[in-house]
Amino acid sequence: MDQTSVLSSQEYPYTIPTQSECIIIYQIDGSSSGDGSKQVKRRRKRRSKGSSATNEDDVRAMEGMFRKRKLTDEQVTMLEYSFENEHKLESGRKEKIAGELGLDPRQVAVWFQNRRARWKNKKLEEEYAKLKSQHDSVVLGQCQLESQVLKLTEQLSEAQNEIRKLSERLVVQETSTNSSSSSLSVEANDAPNDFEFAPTDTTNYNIPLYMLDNNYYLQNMEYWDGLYEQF
DNA sequence: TTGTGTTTTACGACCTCC
DNA sequence: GGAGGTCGTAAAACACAA
Repeated sequence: MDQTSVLSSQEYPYTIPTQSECIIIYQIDGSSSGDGSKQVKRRRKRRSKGSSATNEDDVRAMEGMFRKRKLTDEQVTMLEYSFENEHKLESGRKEKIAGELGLDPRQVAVWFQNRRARWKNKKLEEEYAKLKSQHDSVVLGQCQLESQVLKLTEQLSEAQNEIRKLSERLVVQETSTNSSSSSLSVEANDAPNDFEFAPTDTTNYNIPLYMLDNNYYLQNMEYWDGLYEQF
């Protein structure tokens, strides 16, 4: 037998082993169980060639069980090589490979089925790892952005406080310099402690003020925002 | 040596295609 | 309806730590 004919010499450089030490016995169950010839054909027993009838394997085979036979390294290597070329297994190719590897065509078919399943699992794992990596990088970016938002929020809060303080001083200065007689009946005793001059008249400026704890405040920041933009 | 986890081989059930 | 596919699973074979 041409030992490289299964996969062609250019496809596979190794020597294909001769007939396996294992013989496969097909014990086709001809009884009509109603599950079709395919199912019937699958009922088969296998035993090792070198084992005797007293061997435990054979005893179990006699009992309708079989021992799984691990494929040789050479067989697996060649099946792998064949699988690399084509994942699907049409009938003619299966028979050819089986014949040259000394395997049951059913074994070749099963091997390809299992190999496809392993290949699919591997692909899924790779895809999962890839997606997980992308997800992790997105999460990291999100954390960085959230941290940045936090810092900017703090800066904004500080800036608003600063603006508020400046606005208070400005109001006090403007009201004290433009009016010596207050129409806003604010007593000197009501002046904020930390201001040099208490506001005496806001009518000319239409400044929305309120007093709390002896301090005058802008009622909202909108006034200051507009004033600030004028600068 | 043995218990345990993983891999490999094999099968049944079910599905699709021709 | 048959052939060959996937999917889930059983069980043998194997690897390895304790």
